[in-house]
Amino acid sequence: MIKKPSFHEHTHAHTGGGSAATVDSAALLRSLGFRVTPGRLALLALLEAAGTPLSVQDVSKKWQGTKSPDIATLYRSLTDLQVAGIVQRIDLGTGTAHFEYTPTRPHHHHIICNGCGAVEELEHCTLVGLEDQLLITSRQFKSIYSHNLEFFGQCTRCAIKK
Amino acid sequence: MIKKPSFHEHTHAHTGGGSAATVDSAALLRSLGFRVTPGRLALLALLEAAGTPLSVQDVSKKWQGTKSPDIATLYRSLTDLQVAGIVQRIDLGTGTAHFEYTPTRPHHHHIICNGCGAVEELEHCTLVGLEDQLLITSRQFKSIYSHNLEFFGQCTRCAIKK
DNA sequence: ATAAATGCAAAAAATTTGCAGCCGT
DNA sequence: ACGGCTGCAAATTTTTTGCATTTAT
Repeated sequence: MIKKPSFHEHTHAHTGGGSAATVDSAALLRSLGFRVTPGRLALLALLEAAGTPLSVQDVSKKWQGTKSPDIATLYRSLTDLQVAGIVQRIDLGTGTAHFEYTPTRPHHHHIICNGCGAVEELEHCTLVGLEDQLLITSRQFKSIYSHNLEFFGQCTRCAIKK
Repeated sequence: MIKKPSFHEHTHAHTGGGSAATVDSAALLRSLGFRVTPGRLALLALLEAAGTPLSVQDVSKKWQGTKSPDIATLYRSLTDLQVAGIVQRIDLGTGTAHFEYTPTRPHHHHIICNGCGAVEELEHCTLVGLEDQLLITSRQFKSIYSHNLEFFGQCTRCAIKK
C-alpha cells in the first residue's frame, strides 16, 4: 500500500543559502526524485500558504490562477508526497484525510474544536522521548517511524456561544 | 459536529458488584439512555472480544450466530456509542474508521505496523498532564475533551521479512 | 526518448440518508 | 402506544484505478 520512493543520487537539497523562511520546493522535489511540475509547485505553495491541514476538496476549492488539477491527480500527488515524507496526513476527526506541508516548521500537532472545527497548531512535540520508552516495553515493535496526535476540545468562541 | 450525549438521571451503572472483569453492557446502555437490543449487546460483545479496533467491515465479517446487522445500522450504532463515549473511534491510518470498546481497560493508545497493519495496544496514556499544560499556552482553547494518539512503526515480524 | 505526471472517465470503497416496519420500554 | 432501532434501497462522498496524452528530464 505504501511504497518508499526510490531516492536519487542528488543531494538532499535545502538550498544552502536559505532565502528567507521560504523553502525551495523545486529543489526539494528534485532531491526526492520527483519531477518539478507547475502543478506540484502550486500545490505545495497552496498548502504552505494555507497554514492549516487541507482536504483534497479544500485544495481544489482554494486553487487559484489556473484551473485546479483533477481530484485524482491531487490524491496521487499528496499520497506520493506524504510517502516521501514532505507532506503529513492528518486526521482531524472529520472522516476525510487532511494534508499539511510544513517544510520549515518543526514537527507538531493540533487541537481541533468539536464545535466549529477550528484547528490550532501546537508548539513542537514532546513525544520523541516517549517513543523510545514505548519501544522498551513493546512486545511486537522495535522501531517507530512516526505518530499522530490530535487533541479535541472546545474553542473559546464556541464556548461563549453555548 | 460531535455533540455530547444528554445524560439521563439514571445512575452511571457499572454493576456495583462487579461480576468478573466483564461489564454489564445492558446496564451501561440503559444508563446512557440507549435501548438494550440484541444487536447492540452483540456488537459490544464482539468489539470487546476482538481486543483490537475494528472497522465496520471487520465487524460485519466477524459477526457470528445471527446474520450481521446492516452496514447502515452498524454505522449508526457505532457513531451513537462513540458520541456517548463508550466507544472510541481510532484512526489507524488506513483511511477507514475503526472502533474500540474498552469498558474495563483504561484509556490508552496504539502502535500500528506500517508493513502488515498489526496493532499493539499500549499501556495507559501519560498525556493527561500534557493537556493541562497545552491549555495554558493555547490561544483559542480553554478545554480539551479527548485526544487521539497513534504510533506507526515496524513490527518485529515485518522487520525480519525485509 | 523515456518515464513520470496529468486529465478524464469509470469504478470501488466508505459513509449517510429516507422511509417503512419492528421492538424495547 | 410511543419513540427509538433496524433493514433495505438509494444517494453521497471519498478515494482509487485504467488508459491515453502531455510534459519534465
